[in-house]
Amino acid sequence: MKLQKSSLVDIVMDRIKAYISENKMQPGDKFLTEKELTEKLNVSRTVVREAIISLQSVGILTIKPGGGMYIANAQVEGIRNILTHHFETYGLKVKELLEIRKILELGALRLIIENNIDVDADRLTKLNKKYEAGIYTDTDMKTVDADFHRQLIKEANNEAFFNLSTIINQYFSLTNIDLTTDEQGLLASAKEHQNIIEALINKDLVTAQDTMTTHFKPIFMWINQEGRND
Amino acid sequence: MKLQKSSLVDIVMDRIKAYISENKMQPGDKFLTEKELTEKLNVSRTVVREAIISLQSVGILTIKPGGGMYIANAQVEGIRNILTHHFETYGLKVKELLEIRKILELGALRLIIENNIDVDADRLTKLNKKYEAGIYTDTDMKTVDADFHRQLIKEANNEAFFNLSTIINQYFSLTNIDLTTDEQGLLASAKEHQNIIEALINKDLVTAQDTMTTHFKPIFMWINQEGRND
DNA sequence: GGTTATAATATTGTCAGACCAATTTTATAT
DNA sequence: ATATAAAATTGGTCTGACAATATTATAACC
Repeated sequence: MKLQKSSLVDIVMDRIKAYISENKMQPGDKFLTEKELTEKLNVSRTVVREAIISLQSVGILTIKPGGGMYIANAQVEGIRNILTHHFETYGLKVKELLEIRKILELGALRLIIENNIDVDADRLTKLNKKYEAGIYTDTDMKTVDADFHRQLIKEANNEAFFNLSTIINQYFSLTNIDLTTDEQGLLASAKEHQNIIEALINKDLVTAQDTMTTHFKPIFMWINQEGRND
Repeated sequence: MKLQKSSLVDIVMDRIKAYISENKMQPGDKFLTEKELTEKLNVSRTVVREAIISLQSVGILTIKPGGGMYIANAQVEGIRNILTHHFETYGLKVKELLEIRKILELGALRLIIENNIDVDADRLTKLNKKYEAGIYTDTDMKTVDADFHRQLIKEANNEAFFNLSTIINQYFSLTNIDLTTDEQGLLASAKEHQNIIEALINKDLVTAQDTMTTHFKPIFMWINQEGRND
């Protein structure tokens, strides 16, 4: 365990974070000004600025030029930026990510059923109808499909889980997976969507997960077939 | 969608990230110096410094005072810091996190079996033996248990998944869940560990997942019983 | 020649002051 | 009371300086 002497900037960052915690500041709240921070912390404006800009880049503060600083409300954004860079630099194994997505979606189904949650079947069905209709019109199928799955995960009623899935999906959207399936494949997907809804209504975990597994199968085949590893 | 005018610092951050990507720099590689960056990008040292310190805080660069800058190797650290702050400020629903952990571990089991992976049973058994031995000695059971589960997830052979789980577990370790179970409960856990190993060897997904579900049951009960929601 | 101690250099850390740009607040006029 | 203009506040960028630390070059020694 290496504990190198912390720089002033690090100390100031910690103190600012502590201040936010201690005062229970909420997203959107107005924060102190640079001047107030320099006086309160007894450091130069340079140090304060390097600290607050770092805090902005990790999604803790929002800086409005001329208008002060505020507690940021999008905690997800900072993480997304990190993942995005990591993806662009080191590449990303699409298969690994796809496996994670599958795990999360299967997990959502399990949560819903094990916690005996009554899903909003109407809403899910409506989203799937949109998906169906999109097959015959000029629609971005990727988006309507994502909407359905997003709602599915939301039904699990676990905010942290939902946020995690959101990040993964955004990360996933960076990869250029081309899912231009034929009409038949898309219709099959729509049917699978509907079957999943019904399985959830019937609290039938096995059927729900099996159907979801089937739903994922084509894209896994696509990946394996062309030997895409990154 | 608000796209505010990017500050110079943001631009410089992007250009630095792009430089890292384009040159395919790897963790540990020596990066440019502040001086080189100011000359190459034609901005003041102030801007460069605010940019690189931000990049350090998100875990992309490592700055060694007096010794230059390097490509960071701990991609997880930046995310962990964000989550830690989020936890300290907004609290965290233990139950939600626990559900995520369960989902991930069940997912690991599925990955191992569906991908027909032969787990390193010896290694897992050895870790579990350590767990067993720890019951009767002065050992931090939390750590030895974590070691076992960590290895389990590693066996799934999905690096992105492993990293994700690591983050969740570190986040999880922030909560003070006290699992001081009695000797009988710990012995049962050890037995469950062993049963999971055997189920993996036999490629029996249902048994593996059922056992894991049982393994999680006590802690879920502990949470529900005392009505802990945060 | 190789090793070690020392000095010189390079690099990051912090500070101070200045000026610009954007925003907010205050004063003024209608 | 409202609209406009002026002033003050606040963040954005630049320059120059010096300190602290790490690296490199040099000198001395065996």
